[in-house]
Amino acid sequence: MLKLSKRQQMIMSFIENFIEENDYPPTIRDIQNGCSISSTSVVAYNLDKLKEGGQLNRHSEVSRGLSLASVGPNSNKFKPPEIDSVAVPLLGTIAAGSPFPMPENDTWSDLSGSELIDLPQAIVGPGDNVYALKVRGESMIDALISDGDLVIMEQTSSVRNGQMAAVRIKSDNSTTLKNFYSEGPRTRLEPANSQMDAMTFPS
Amino acid sequence: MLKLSKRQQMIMSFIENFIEENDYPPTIRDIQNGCSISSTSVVAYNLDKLKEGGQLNRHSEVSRGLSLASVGPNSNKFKPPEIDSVAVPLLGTIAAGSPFPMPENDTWSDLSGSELIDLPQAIVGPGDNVYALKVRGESMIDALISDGDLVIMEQTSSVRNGQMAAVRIKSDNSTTLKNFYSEGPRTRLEPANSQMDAMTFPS
DNA sequence: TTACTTTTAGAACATTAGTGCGGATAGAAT
DNA sequence: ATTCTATCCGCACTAATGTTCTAAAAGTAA
Repeated sequence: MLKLSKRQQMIMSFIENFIEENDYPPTIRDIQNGCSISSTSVVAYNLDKLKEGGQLNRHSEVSRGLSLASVGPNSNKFKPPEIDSVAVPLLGTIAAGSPFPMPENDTWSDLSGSELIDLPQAIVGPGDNVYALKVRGESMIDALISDGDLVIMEQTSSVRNGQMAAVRIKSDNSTTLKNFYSEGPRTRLEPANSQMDAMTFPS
Repeated sequence: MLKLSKRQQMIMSFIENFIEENDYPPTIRDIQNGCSISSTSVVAYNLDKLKEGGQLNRHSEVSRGLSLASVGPNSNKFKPPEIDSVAVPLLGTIAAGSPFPMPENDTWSDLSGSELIDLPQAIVGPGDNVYALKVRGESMIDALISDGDLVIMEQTSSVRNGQMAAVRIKSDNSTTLKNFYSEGPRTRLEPANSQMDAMTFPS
């Protein structure tokens, strides 16, 4: 089963090419001519061998009843790539523009009862506390985040300087997506939009 | 050609299913039985019609010489998606970390003699003066730009506030990728990396 | 070599499977 | 109704195509 004779290899690749060109399998005589074999019986003989070896499917008494056994790692059949998808909760919208009151809970810790969206593992990353928000507003347009975009966020306990973060301003109960800078005594929120000003708050 | 009779539709879907199951096309008599048609000649008749209409490829005198005409918008055959690719010059590397002397020309206006890379139109966008740079350093790690990444840049005459830009500092002949803020009399370059400080310059 | 298995040849044979033709039906247009 | 065109039926015909049998050639192992 493991070793194919020269002739059997030739037959296999001939069948493959034939199907590629015609969209239907060859007859025994097609193979005979294509591989310069002197007798149809020789073709039939090798076809049976290939069938025993599992390389080929064959249906008796059926003209052109051949098909490549497209199984195993040698398959050249198209397979859609497998994507590891991860379900991520879509917790609502976030205002990236002017502060916008969020009709959400006090925090986003309640991850239940929300819509789930499937995202590729490669996008979500290894994080655990990951969730998605739909952006409203153009505040971050210069960071290539536009109205309607979906941002994938990871809940962390600390925000590093310059990192983009969802920041909640308690005074007016709004949440925005800004670049976060802690400058000694103050905290600055910098929108990536030339038409908007930064905001500073006392720490 | 536009309208298929009920029978022709049935024949089409039968052929499709048959090939799906057997990996080879049906005979006229297979179709006859599968579609409860009383005569082979009726099948042949409709097959010819379908061929004229372009739905089907048929090879005379060839048993099972059928194949679905996988052309046009109705094709269910896999086609690799066509991507409009645009050639973009890769002009070298850019230091996104500590200022790093660039062995480049005084400006990047010389777009000739550089390596070209193909990028999807969707990524490059409609811009004209577009080029690519390979990032060195981790300065923008918090903006998801890491060492070795390729940044696609568009040459513009103006930089908006908060926008990411390649900034050239003449005093030490280095170029870096930073967030650009013009604050009245000063210009501040903000790295998106919590371990680095901002730089300010007089305008 | 001898004996045994695998592969090849050639050719007749048996089905499978496409084609063609006279005629029946069914609508549609006149 | 009449005529015309598009379909459908059955059946016979024949080319296309798989199968089988006998025998020879080519390897293989003792």
